[in-house]
Amino acid sequence: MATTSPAAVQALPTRLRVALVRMQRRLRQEGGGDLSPALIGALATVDRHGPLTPSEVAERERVQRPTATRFLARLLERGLVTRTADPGDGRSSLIAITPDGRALLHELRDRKDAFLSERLGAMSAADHATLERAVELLESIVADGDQR
Amino acid sequence: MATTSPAAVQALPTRLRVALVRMQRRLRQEGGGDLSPALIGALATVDRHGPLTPSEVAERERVQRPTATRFLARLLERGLVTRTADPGDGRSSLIAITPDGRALLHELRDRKDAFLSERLGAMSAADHATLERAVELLESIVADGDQR
DNA sequence: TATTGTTATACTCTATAACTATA
DNA sequence: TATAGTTATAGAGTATAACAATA
Repeated sequence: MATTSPAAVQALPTRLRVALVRMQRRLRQEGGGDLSPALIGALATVDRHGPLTPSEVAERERVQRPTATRFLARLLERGLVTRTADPGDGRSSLIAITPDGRALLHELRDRKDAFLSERLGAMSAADHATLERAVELLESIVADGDQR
Repeated sequence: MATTSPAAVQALPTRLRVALVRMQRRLRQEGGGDLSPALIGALATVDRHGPLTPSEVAERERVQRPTATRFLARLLERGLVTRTADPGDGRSSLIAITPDGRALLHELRDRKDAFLSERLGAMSAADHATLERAVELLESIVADGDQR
């Protein structure tokens, strides 16, 4: 692995930021199936962390509650999640993924994410490892500084 | 560097996408100074590639022309760029960065990008190198499949 | 007629503030 | 009164379609 010069480190924040913005745009243009990235994220969270209240979805996705409300409304519309009364708290409800939701997620993971999968498929194993690690680093950056 | 299993590679597109969405949110929340990431990108492009027509800004930033129009209007408002008539084409104009614009960009690069710089600063040189390389990979993904 | 740029319109993502129902 | 959730409102980012000016 190449040594990183001080100048490069200094430029990294800006470069990372710009790369992220461009990548997002690109992903939006290519589409990732029928679901927007934000909705995919919310759906994946519901899938991974079992039935969740809307507030818990908001916390995990690190968005405000009204934003979660909106995401959930759309996932519900499409039959990708269900909402049932929370037996312990009449104000709340529990959101769970449906078979359709799970199927869509797996579809995305397996083949539907055509654009990204293709590009990634054309890369070396070393590049995959780099991106894996980069994803971990990004996640740690996001998670850090948010004491919960 | 750890070996990447086939399953991990398969999950990579989704994980990357989700990580990107979360990172973007985080960056937006932290703010990157007074300028949004999209405007920083446009300003950096004008800085790097000299006087550009609005169409050229759109191409380089990979956004549609109306979007570029909007970005430029805001950069102009803030005095970060100037617009002068294009001597060769009466329909067009040339956008150039101002000293204020350049100063703001340097500020961002040097110290203002507090959140990212801090997190990055806490990482090892190896992690920096990983992110450097990841940025390159992302840029290549974005640039790829766009024959210009 | 083709191209550059702008305006009109619309949709997504996201936030804050205000409101409703329940605790 | 405090909390969970929703609704109302607003602003950024972005796109497509329609339009004006110039080539």
